[in-house]
Amino acid sequence: MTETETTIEETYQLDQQVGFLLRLANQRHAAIFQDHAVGDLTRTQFAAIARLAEHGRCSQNQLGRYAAMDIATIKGVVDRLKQKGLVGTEPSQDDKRRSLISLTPKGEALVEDLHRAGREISRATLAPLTPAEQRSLLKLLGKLA
Amino acid sequence: MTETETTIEETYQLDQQVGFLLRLANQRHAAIFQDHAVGDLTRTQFAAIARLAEHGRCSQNQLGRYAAMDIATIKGVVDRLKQKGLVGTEPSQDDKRRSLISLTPKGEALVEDLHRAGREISRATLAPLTPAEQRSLLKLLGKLA
DNA sequence: TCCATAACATTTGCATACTAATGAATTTTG
DNA sequence: CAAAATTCATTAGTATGCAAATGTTATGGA
Repeated sequence: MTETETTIEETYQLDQQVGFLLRLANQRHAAIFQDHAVGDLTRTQFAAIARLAEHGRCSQNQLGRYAAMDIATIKGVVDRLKQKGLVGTEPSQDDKRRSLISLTPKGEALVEDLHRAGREISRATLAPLTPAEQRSLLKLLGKLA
Repeated sequence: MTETETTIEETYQLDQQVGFLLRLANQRHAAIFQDHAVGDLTRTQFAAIARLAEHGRCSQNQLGRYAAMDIATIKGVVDRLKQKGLVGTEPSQDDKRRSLISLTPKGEALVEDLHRAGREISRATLAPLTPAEQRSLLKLLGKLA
């Protein structure tokens, strides 16, 4: 290895760090999401609704886990979805600590649109890659988790 | 394609969406960053300092661009770094609109540690992947941006 | 049966992250 | 040369994102 190669290898480059690249990818995804937003839902609200559609009624704590959100975060997301009339909450019958969350009819009505938009958002996000690269990226990201 | 395959293909799965996977990867990176934090810097503060070390003194607007941050966001990050005594600001001589940001000696003193930690954080983040997969992931993420 | 531990949700506090509006300063255009 | 357009930074507002503390409830062990 020549001195030049050593120097290049040792120079810290933020642009090449996985964290920085993840951030850029995330920002681009956010922008694309904005272009295809259904209603005026945010990315996290979208994820919460998608999980409720998939799992049905569940506790707030469970929903947070399904949607990869901290318990304080999911509290806020559920509050805002309640304000939008898209989810409802009720106390659990067999565990007074629990709050059960479910989609309202209004929320249910959005699900198909959200799925359609979700597919389009993913398609647009991955557009710079070939199909093989797209599969590879999803696989590698999945392996990181 | 059989009906089963069609059904699986058409069922919307949040787990397989690139946005969701990016979120998970980001969260994991955040947790690893926390384990290796230098001082009590956050990921965005780290990025800002790394960019200042790389580019030298620049305007706040420019620093935001270098670090992939919104102008309102970089304002807050610079404020907090000033509070920590790691950066200083001065008005530009030739453009009164501009504020020039640079590292203080205290900030400079951190840079080597930050680079070392940065490498370790990236290494740990990519650890689940083989070296070839790591290169592939970085390349694909770079292609998405 | 009672106490310690754990679970669930809420609250507080701090740090982003971004849009939009605003004012000051600079640049461009007629 | 003056007005229009653009740039830079600040501010306000909203939405996360997470750690830590807190109170209530449930569970497990002695």
